[in-house]
Amino acid sequence: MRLSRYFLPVLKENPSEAQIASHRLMLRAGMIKQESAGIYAWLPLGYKVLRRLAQIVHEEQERAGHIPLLMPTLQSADLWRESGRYDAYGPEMLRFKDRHDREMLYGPTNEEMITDIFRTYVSSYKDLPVTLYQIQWKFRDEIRPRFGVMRGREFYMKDGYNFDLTREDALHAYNRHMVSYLRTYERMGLTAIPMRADSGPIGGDNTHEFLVLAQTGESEVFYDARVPELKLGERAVDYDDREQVAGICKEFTTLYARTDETHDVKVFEDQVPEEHRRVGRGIEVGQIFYFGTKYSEAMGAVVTTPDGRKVPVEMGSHGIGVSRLIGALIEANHDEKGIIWPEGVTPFHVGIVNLKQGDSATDAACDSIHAALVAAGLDPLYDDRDERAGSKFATMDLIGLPWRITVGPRGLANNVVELTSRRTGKSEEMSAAAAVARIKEIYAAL
RNA sequence: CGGAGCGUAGCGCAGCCUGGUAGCGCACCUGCUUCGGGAGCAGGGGGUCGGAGGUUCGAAUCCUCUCGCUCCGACCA
Repeated sequence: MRLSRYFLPVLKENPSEAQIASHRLMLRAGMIKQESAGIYAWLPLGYKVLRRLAQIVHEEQERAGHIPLLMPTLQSADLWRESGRYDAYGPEMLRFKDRHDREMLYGPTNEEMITDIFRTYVSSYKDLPVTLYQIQWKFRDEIRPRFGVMRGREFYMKDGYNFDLTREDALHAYNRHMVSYLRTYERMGLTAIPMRADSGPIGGDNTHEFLVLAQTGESEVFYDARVPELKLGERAVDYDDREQVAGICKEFTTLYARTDETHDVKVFEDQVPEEHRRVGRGIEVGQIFYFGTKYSEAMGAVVTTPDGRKVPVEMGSHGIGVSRLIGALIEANHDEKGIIWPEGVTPFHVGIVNLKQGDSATDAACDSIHAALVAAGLDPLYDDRDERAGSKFATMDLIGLPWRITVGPRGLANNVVELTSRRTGKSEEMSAAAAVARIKEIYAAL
């Protein structure tokens, strides 16, 4: 992509409404524009990251055997009356009437609707297990939205629902979600720690939240310093292997890690050696629940068992806050100059800075680097504007592409360009071909 | 919803207290110079001062109402 043809409205000055780094940087980098309190337009650069995160979530969910579908954002109040949540859910549920005076709502979550879909089509144990998920916009009319997309009213979320015959099956689904989530966050370059949590309005007795450690997190967290060191890494996971999946969950949830909601000072001090005790803040980026038959009983989602009985299905629901993840990613990856994207989620793989636009040699070198990267299946952003070097560097630093290839007449005289890491700031001179090869290598490893 | 603030050009702000026909920086347009870390000079365009009502000869400025946004708190993925 040539920057001169792209739409990237970067701001030189800090918008006054932004209080935290991620919000400020997303506005300055031209990723989002606020349209109402807690409601944002996703500008091209932000939308690119959002789609990238959604893609990773999709890949990891499908890898775990979960099946994507898409439900409407608008729901009928009747469904919610069946579960009893129409009244139980507070004013953060946005309610309205259509022209026929029918009561509607903008979905804050979809347990009722998915249960309705399930009960319409499934009546035999033979069709179980099944886990369905979607990535869709949700709305919660927060009293006080803040921190940009981290605490918006409208948000993009992956929500998945498992339907199983037995509690054991449902707990396997729970474990499968935990592992697939760990893998998802790792691919995004994040360390998200599963912590025992409260179930809140969804209900249920088995639940973990996934927290990304960050100064600006909304929750206080207490954990064993060895937990953030745990990595799934490259190990092969067979999601049908219950023992393996359960083993991984145990590995990640045995050491102490809790939010302030469930924190127990006594247990913390008993279980965690003093030198490993940590208190910090975290951003919640996902939560998994096992809640059994809460909805299936209320809504008549039953299946016939092999011996002819009818039993309500065992369920759980599992969410990843996709839009909020962008805020969490930036909170965890930025410096005073701007964002620093992990390679796994960057909107463009590499930036190309032409230091002397209009100079035939640098123009030609940039064109050929750009073409070579595109031919390799990569997505470079070529700053071909007639701007001064300083301005181009500042823009690249702000939008945070992990790699930058700088092309100027001075280097070209020696047949070299400069490859710079955004994270370390370190530069290396090499031939254009070598720089392209290096970028290919970096992304091939992902 | 309780408390506190803010709405003046695309962005950041001054002007308001003490009414007199709207200003600064950045951005934008033109020209010249400059050109490896957000350039310099010169010229230029752009605002019914959030909206409605009122007071006044005269309102960005004073009064009333209203809408929007931000911050602190309770609430939340």
